Amino acid sequence: MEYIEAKNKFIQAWGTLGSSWGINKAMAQIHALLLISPNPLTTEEIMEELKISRGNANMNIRALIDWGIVEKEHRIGERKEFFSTGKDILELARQVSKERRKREIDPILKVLEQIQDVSGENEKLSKEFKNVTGDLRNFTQKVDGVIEKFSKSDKNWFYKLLMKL
Amino acid sequence: MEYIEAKNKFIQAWGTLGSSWGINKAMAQIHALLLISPNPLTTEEIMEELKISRGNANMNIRALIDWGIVEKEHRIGERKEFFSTGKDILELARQVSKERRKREIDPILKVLEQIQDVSGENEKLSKEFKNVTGDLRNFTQKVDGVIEKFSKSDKNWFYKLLMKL
DNA sequence: ATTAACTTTCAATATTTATTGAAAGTTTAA
DNA sequence: TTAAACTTTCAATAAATATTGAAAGTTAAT
Repeated sequence: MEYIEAKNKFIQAWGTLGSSWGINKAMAQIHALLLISPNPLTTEEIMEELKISRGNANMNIRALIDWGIVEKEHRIGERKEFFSTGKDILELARQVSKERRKREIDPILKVLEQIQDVSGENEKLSKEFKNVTGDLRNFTQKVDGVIEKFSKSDKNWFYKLLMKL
Repeated sequence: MEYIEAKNKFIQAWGTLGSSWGINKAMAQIHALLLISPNPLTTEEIMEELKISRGNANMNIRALIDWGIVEKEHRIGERKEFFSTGKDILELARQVSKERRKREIDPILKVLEQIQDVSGENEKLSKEFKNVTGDLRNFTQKVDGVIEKFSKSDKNWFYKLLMKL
């Protein structure tokens, strides 16, 4: 397969995967592009390569920086900013899971805790409700623990875990 | 907190969580409702409770059945179908991860394999490309293995894993 | 075979989310 | 300090996604 074709296929696929995981297409595609690029790219180059507008490129680059998976680089004598992403996939996975934990697991745990002390005239309903939300909270906390461990771990932790399985 | 309030809060929160995980709001809310309901519900009851249309309810109930996390029940002498979902959270997590593995991990692995034999005049680009996509494939396969093991495992597997950590 | 009770479908519509591009803001070399 | 080179913002617009509801389809008791 030709390089250009392979590259486009990859960017495309990564974008699609991103979409079904709550990462928007442009963001996932910018990330894909930076992943396979051997050198840092400017906003201009990213716009050009992905055929997206300046605003779109800018916003999503900033989002990726926010997520801690893209870094900017200044070069002396150059006004432009150059962007790159780490090529260590495990590190990337750690950053992403850390981010999602904060944004998604924390809020749902908060709700599950809030609703734990439900009271109602209907005994059966209240009991069922407490059972289910309690289980859910328990499970979520456990998963949360694993993700936290993963996102804070040294590089080998996950591989060691995989080896055990 | 009153039962009604707690229930609505839960359905709401579960819907929001679903949205950021590629499960649409109605689908997640129907699931939440069935989770906390002590008895199976009809389409009618679901529509009423969540204030959604017949078509919407029907389509999402079918999707949940497709995903293997909701079951229908016929009752003799009754024309209506009753729906329920298992209350075992771990089992639910297994079903969901199985489904997503099939729908999302398989396709991306396929692409990563396809593009592995890239050829191009530019040595540096091709090499970087192969490195990154190769790593990605490797990592994805490992994660895939874990998810598969999880989704096929007996109930205790995951708890045992958690205990180890 | 009929029909009432239900389920499914799908084109129209509404809602949500992403994208654009032009204007405003900022930085830095001279 | 200026002004060219760049970055950021955001209201308008487009695109994607979800929802409705009415009509068509199906089923099962009589």
